[in-house]
Amino acid sequence: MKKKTTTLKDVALACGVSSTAVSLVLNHKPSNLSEKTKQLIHDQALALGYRPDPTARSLATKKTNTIGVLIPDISNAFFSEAVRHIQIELSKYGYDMFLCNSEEKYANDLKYLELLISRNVDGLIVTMSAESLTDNHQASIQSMLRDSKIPYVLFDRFYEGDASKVFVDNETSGYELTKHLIDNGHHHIGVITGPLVLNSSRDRLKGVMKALNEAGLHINPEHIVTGFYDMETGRLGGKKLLNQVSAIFAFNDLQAFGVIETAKQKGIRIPEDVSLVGFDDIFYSAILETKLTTVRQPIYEMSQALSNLLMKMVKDINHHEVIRCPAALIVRDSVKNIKS
Amino acid sequence: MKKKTTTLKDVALACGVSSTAVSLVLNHKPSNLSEKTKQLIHDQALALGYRPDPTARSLATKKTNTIGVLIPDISNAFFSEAVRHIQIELSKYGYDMFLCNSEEKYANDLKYLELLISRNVDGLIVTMSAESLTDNHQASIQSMLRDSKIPYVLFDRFYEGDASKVFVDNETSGYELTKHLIDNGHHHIGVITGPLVLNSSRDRLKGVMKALNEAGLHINPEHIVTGFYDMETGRLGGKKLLNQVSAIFAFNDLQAFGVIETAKQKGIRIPEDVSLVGFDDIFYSAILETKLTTVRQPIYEMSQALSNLLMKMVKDINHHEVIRCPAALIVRDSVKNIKS
DNA sequence: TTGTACGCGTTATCAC
DNA sequence: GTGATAACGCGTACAA
Repeated sequence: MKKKTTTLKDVALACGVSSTAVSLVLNHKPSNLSEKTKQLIHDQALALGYRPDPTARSLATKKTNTIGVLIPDISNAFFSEAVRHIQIELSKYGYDMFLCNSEEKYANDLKYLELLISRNVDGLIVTMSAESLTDNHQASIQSMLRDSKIPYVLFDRFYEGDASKVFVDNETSGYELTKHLIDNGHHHIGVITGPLVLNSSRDRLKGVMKALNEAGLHINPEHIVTGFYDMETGRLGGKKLLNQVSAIFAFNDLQAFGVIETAKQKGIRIPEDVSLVGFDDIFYSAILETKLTTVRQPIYEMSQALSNLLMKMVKDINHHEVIRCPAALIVRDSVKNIKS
Repeated sequence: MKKKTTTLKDVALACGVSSTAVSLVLNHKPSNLSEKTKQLIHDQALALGYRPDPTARSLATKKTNTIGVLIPDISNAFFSEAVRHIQIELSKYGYDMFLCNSEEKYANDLKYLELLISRNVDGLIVTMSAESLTDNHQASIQSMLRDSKIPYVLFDRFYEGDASKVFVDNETSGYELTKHLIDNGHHHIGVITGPLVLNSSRDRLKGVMKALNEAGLHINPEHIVTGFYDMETGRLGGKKLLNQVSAIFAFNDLQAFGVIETAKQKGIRIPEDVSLVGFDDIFYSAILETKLTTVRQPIYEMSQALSNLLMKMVKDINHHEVIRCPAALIVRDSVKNIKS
């Protein structure tokens, strides 16, 4: 009833060679052993069911074959989908994933980052909580990451600086969505944003402004309502904006849902009375009564880029890259052409 | 520019004591050192920023402080929510989580289980893919788990046998939901199930039958449509069942959405023309046009039970437990009382 | 009571 | 070219 773990020495003994030889052969390192011996070693290793102990290997190599992933909320569909792809990609490289949730809390970012670093992960994929992107918190996270000497790439949200990052082209998408509204004759546009500490919200807003400027249009500052990326903010935005504008640009689909709910309560129809666009293209947006026009983030491509980039950085600590991914405009039924 | 890792010896040296002493003190093991020395050690450890190397510790203790979590699909809201809570709970015990997705594939179950086991995780939380619960695959997974000698607990889905498991009381919930329908005057009920290899579907069906029997009712076998836990199955079920029955019990909310879509296409109103209940209470069910009556799985409680149980098993390999969690009936607007 | 020495399983260094 | 041997950093039995 003993734990019968076959060790390197066992294989060496069975083959009548040194354990060094076994190690070299099994790791496919250049060695000057006869083909015959090599084969013998492989055979014996297989026969004995030898499995290198990853712990011992880590101790010797200083590599854990593990990537730490820190995100704000795994129950958010965007992140769960991303995590899914990241895990699949990483496993192709032989890496496992430690997953942590910050619950959008700065304190948790700190705690889990600390944990992952002390675990000696080989790399880090980080989406900070909104809290951590605040001026007074940013620096500590940033220095923690830098001081760890562990390669890391920022995902989706980031601070200014030269860190590697992967994110969607929020500005262009914001521009395109707004232009789509304008092209459909909408001159009075309301906007519901997320937290402006997030680059995603800031950049989307930049895109909105750019499109407006190009068309010689202006936005009433009161028609920009700022909040969080949730339904409640959408409800609030709806209350302020409905009956004031001909089209609403919600910075994510969840907010758009809130607008829809409020509109229904007020007896305002979409898109007959007011047009609406969202951002993210989450599952439910496509099965809504009036399907939502929105933007789809290329989650799979981003996850792949993320993993590839990190793997490069693991190999070459000096590698550095900033990847901006284009998103796709998904035109559905929530915008009405009011031209003429 | 060297890697400056403070080691146990460094602390010992700084304190002028043996590394044994430091090890004992820092691990809060009983030792007969003077309080003063203990304090000194703690102070020096802090001052030097000493962090025990988890890898070296693992090699010595044969414990990795890591739990492997294998689930079929992290992008499924039920599982992502569960994973979120599991991670939080485990971190309270000082454990990290390796997360793997089988994508509902037997081959991946095998691959990732192998991986997690070879990683020497201290425990395993497993939700098998539907494929793996098939008669010809079940045994290999089961023996793999058993042979690993690693404590594991099955979550949500399971095979017959005496493994530890945590799952929702599907039969009772199926019974309650059906009784709710019957109490509202529905005698012609249609059912849309998931794969019958899953205990969840089998048990829900049992509950349905029990409620029907008690009421002296019968179900037309043609009114039981079997498929997967997805929208498409709901659409199919809708096509077969609508206009045939007065109420439909979809075995999950996603299927219910499919029914709703089909009903809308056919101009059939819910609940005026047909009543509908689902299962799971996913986020969207509460923001639907007509909010769905369904059952809420106690995800948080289950995740907590899961983690607690596994921790017990890690401490005592002989510990064994089967936990069936009661779910809550969520009555909303999708069932019409047609009595009288 | 304190400290020494060895084991954990692997990789890597260096004499031969 | 090959094979002892020393790390890697921590825990622990055992000797002093």
